[in-house]
Amino acid sequence: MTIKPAKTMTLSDIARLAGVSESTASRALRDNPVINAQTRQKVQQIAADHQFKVNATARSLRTQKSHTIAVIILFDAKTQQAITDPFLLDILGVIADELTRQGYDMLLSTSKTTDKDWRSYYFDSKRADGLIVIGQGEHDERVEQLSSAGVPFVVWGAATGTERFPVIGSDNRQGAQLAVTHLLAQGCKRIAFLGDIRHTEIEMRYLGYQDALQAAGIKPEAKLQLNTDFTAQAGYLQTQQALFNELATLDGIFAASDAIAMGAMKALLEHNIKVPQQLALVGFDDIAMSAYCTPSLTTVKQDTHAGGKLLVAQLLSRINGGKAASQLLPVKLVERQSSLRRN
Amino acid sequence: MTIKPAKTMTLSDIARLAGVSESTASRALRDNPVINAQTRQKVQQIAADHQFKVNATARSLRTQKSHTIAVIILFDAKTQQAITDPFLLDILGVIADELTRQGYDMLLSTSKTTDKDWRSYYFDSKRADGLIVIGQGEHDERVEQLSSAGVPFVVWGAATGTERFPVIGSDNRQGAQLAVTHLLAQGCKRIAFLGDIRHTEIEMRYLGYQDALQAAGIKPEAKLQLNTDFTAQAGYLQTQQALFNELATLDGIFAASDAIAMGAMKALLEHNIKVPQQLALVGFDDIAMSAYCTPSLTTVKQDTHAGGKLLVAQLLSRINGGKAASQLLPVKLVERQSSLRRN
DNA sequence: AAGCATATTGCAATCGATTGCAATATAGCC
DNA sequence: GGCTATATTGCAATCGATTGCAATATGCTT
Repeated sequence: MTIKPAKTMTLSDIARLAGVSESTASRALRDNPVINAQTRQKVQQIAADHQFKVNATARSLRTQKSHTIAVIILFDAKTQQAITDPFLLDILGVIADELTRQGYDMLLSTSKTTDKDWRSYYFDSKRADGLIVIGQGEHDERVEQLSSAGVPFVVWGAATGTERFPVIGSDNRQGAQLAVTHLLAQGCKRIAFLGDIRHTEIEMRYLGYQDALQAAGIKPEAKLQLNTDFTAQAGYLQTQQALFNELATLDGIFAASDAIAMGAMKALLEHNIKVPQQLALVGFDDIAMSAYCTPSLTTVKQDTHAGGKLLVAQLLSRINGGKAASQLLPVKLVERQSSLRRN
Repeated sequence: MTIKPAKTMTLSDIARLAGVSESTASRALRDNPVINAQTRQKVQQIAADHQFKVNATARSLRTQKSHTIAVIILFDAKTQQAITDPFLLDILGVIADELTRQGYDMLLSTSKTTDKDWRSYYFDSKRADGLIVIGQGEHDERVEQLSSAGVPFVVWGAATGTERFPVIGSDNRQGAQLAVTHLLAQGCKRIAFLGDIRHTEIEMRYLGYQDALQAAGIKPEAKLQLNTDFTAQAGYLQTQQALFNELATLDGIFAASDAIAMGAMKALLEHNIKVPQQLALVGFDDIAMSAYCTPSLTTVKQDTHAGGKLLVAQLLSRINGGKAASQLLPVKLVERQSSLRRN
């Protein structure tokens, strides 16, 4: 009875080589103390010598656990924000690495093409033990269904404290307040808000914008809030538009993302508006490029590292019988050239 | 005999509801013509009514196919290029969507944390049917091992025509030639190359740089090739350095990526060097931000859409018994402000 | 040596879908 | 009706790892 050379080794082969049963080999590989230490060591050594890996599908079928987490990037169908925003690549990398460290595989898909029924596709068919949704879009029905189904999932988005499912995200309101307070401190009197408030995250940022203005005794003007998609192009076009309207007295812009801010900056520079002397600009995200555009962009930094780790921790806690709670992450204003006027 | 309400439905439940055996239900669900059309329709309707999904782990175990493709982002351990480069997010999205359309799930991991033995981890343990590696790094041993193992995989990188495994990537040499020829046409006489030629992709770009110079009767100077990591920061620092050295007579820069180019641009502008009048600049990638920095960046556009689809098509061909071949994708020069001098 | 408590191991069943092959049903022809 | 060819269906085995529980081994005490 030789090992079949062209076939992948199974636990059965390892057991035979070790002179034990498959059940003992299985327990030994998993370091189960029920098995004698010597036997454990022997089986583990043989497995290592043969670079043996347990058949993951067989294990999953038996244990009813896939040890896989699905990550879905939630598309705003109208724009391509989710897929082009460098911020997302950061957080995705952290999640992938953290899941690997915790012994999980990560499935990735976008809401653009994935099956409509996430519960059925991922949970009922045992593809994943849990779900991480990146983004909230405009109150997506699919996320609501997950909540109703009671399956384990967490969302990266705007934690408002009112959701019926765990949302983890930066303190958008606080970040916006910091940004606008900073612009006011630089002497700005009339500040526009570029961002689509139909998204909860952006809505929170707008609240923070209003908070800062009101704290300074300034009444927020509705006409200064300009719905802007999440692209540099949208920022560029919207700023062009604003410069042609009665908004010509603007001296500050708070953009809801760095991409929007960069587009806005381009439009300003094309009109020979000196940034920040004539018009100061702040973005949100602190993407890698923000430090390297000219002028460098003042922005609100989100801690993607902490965010990614927390998403994973909360989800695994939930999967392992614990709780998963919404949580707000602190933000930080990063001051750069685009807003720093001479004092 | 009622359906257990708290348990996920199995094929067995569907079969009972349809009044057929599990084997017939299975074949009917898969639309096997061996089963009578009426029976097929009946089973499929019942399954749809119950939003039934086959247990993927059971199916995988029986069929020996996971219908899952693993994508590994290959890190250059020294830099964070792979994970921060917006170009990669583009291609990742295309791969994810295309795999979903072909009925496959996509696993994502980074070479930073994933198991060292990809054959064993992904193939032997039946986690994936195939592998897509994004990036080649510096002749990674893990990729060589995959090749020796004869498992199905494809690589996004620099197709040189000499590899023993399928590599798909843009025509780097041609792209660089286009870029440098353009700079020469703008009147540049002395052009630096910013990029790390220890990476095959960048090496090919350097060859194209040399091709263009030689075609113009200019002898390439080794000192004008400056190894630069894939970050805007590295581009910035390296350009600062170059400006302090005997390279002060530079009038052109070809950067091996847009990120590097943007960092270089920042350094130039900080030294009040007018771009492109005094020094013209071209990057590579055409990331979303390239059109929106100031001045907008001339760059070589890689077709990430075609690339992603081709990676998937070639890999699935291989998995289904066909062949997977290396292929070069065409590139295109996108002329913008950073290199266009007045004529 | 016998009895008891504990350690160690192995048998057999299970997970849920799929598929080879035999059994049965159906249709058509003589 | 009998025979043949084809269509349809179901039984039983399989995939490979895990685990409950019974069987066996070991160690200690009397």
